[in-house]
Amino acid sequence: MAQEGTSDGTVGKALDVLDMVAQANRPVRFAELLAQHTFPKATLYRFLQTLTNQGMLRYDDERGTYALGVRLVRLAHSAWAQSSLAPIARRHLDALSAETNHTIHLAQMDHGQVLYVDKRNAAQPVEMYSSAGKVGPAYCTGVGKAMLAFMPEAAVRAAIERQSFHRFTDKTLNSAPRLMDELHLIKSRGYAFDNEEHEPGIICCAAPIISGSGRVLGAVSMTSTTSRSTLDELGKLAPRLKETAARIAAEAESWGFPEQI
Amino acid sequence: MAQEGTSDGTVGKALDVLDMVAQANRPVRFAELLAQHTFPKATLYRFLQTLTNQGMLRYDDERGTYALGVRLVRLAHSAWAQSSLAPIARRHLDALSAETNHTIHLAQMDHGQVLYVDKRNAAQPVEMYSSAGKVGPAYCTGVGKAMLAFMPEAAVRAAIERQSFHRFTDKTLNSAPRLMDELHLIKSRGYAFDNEEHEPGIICCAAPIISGSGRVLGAVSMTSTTSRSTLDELGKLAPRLKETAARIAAEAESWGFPEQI
DNA sequence: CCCTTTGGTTCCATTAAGTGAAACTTAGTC
DNA sequence: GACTAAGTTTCACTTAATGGAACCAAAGGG
Repeated sequence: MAQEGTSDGTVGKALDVLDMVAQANRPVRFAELLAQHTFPKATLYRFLQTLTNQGMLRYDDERGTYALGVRLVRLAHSAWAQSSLAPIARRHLDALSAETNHTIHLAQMDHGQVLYVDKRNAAQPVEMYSSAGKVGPAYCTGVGKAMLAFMPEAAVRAAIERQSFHRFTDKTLNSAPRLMDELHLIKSRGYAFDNEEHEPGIICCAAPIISGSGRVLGAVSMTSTTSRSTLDELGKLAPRLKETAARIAAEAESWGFPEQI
Repeated sequence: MAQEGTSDGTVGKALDVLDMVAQANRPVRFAELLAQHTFPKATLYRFLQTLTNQGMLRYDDERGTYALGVRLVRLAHSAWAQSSLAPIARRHLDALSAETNHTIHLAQMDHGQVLYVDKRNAAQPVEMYSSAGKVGPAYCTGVGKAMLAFMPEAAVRAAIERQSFHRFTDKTLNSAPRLMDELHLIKSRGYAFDNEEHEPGIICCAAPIISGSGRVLGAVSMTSTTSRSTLDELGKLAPRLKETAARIAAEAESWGFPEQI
C-alpha cells in the first residue's frame, strides 16, 4: 500500500523491505518481493541478508521464504510500553469495560491509519495481539473519525490524502467531502459514532483523548452489534466514555506522554 | 547488554541504536545514548534522525528525548502472527490453562535469551503485552533450561557464552558447569523444573517443543507459587504438559513453521 | 553581564559502503 | 541433455555514510 515516499538513505530502504514482508502477512519468497519492488535483484538480496542477520527477518531454508523475526516482538514490547497510551490507559479501560460490558478499544493515529494498541473484550478472554498492533482505516472507524475530527486542519488534510476510501458497507462514508461534514458534526458533538460503516452489524461510539494543549493523543471506543444495542443506547454511555478519555488524557499529561505527530 | 557483535553495514548500526533506545525502557536524551555508544556525535545524530523519520523512533520536542515509535508495534503484530508459535499454540494453551488452573507461558529462544510470546493467566484476565515480548534469562527459567537441554551442543555453548549468571536467588544455578549438569538431568527426564531459581516463591515445570527433525522450536511452562503447589505436584502434571508441547510441535510441523536458529 | 560549560546541530572533505548490470550457479522442466 | 526460472555472487562504479571540527543555544557560575 503506502510506499513510504522518498525513503532517507539505506536504512529507510531496508525498513521498506521490512514493511513489505510485514504486509504480506505470510512467509514470502525472494521472487515475490522482487516483483513488488523497484530494487534490483542484488540490492534486494543484500537487504534481506542484512535483515536476516540482524534477526529482524527469519529465513526458512527449506522453503526459501522470509518471515518477520522475533527480534521485532521484543522491540515492540518496549515500544508498546514506552510509546503507546496502553500502560497509562489500562486501568481506565478495565473500569469502563467492567461497567459497560462492551468491547473497548484504545487506538492511536499512525501515518493516517488507526493503530489499535489495546482492547478489552467483555465476553470472553482477550485474544492477545489479535488486536494490539492491528491497523485499520481512519475514515470509517469510530476511533479514526474521533481523532480526525479533533486534529489540526493540516494534519487532517494530510491524513485524508492517504485514505483510499474503499466502500466496506453501503453506509461507509466513501468520499472526502462526506467525511469532512461528518467530522464537523463529530467535533460539535464531542464524540463519534460508527454506524456499520466498516463492518455490517458492528456499531460503536468513540471519544478522542485530547491533551491539555489540545492535541489528539488517541481515542477510546465502545463497540457493540446491532443485534445487542442501538446507537442511541451507546450514545447514552457517551458521557462515561468521554470521562474515561479525559482521565486517560490527564494521566498522560502528568506522566509526560509525548504527543503524537 | 549484548552489544550485538560486529554489525553488518549501516542498517545493522541503525538497528543497534534502536535496541539501545529499547533497552533504556524510557525516553532517553541524546547525550545518554552518546555516552553508551562508540559512535561519534554526528553519526549517532543522523541515525536518530533517520529512525525518527521512519517512525521507528519518536522524538519529544519539549523534553528532547527519543522513544520507540508506534511503527514498531504495527510491525510486531505481523511478526507475532507470522513468526511466533503463539497463533499455532493458542488453543492448546487455552486448554492446558483451563485444565490445570495454572499460569501458562509460551516461550521461544532469541539470541540466547528467553522470549515470552504468549501467556495464560488462570486467575485474572491476561495483561496484554505485559508478557508477550518480554525477555528473560535462559539459565534460570524453566522454559529456558528446557530449551537449552534439547538444543545442539554448539548452540548451547553459544547461548551459555551470552549468559551473565546473575544470582537472582540462592537457588539460582549461577555457573556454566552447574547449569550443564542440570541440562543433562533435564534431557533424561524430558522436562525442566524451576525451583525458585529466578524469583523466590515462584516454581514452574517446563517442556520443550521439539520439531519432527529434532529441533527446538520453543517451550511451554506451568507456573505456580510455593504457597499453592509443590514441585512434585507440578511434576504430576508433566505428562499433560508434554502432551501439549507435542501437539503444538505437530501442528507447527503441518503448518510449516520455520525452525529457530 | 560576560564567560564558560554542556548539550545539540550542521558542515564538508574523506572514505567506505551501497549499487546494480551482468555473469554465474543451481534446481527444476520438458 | 538442453532449456528455463530462481537464486547467488562479482566487481567497477557511484552514492551515501563518516566523523573531526566548527557552530549554535541554552544553562550555570563568577
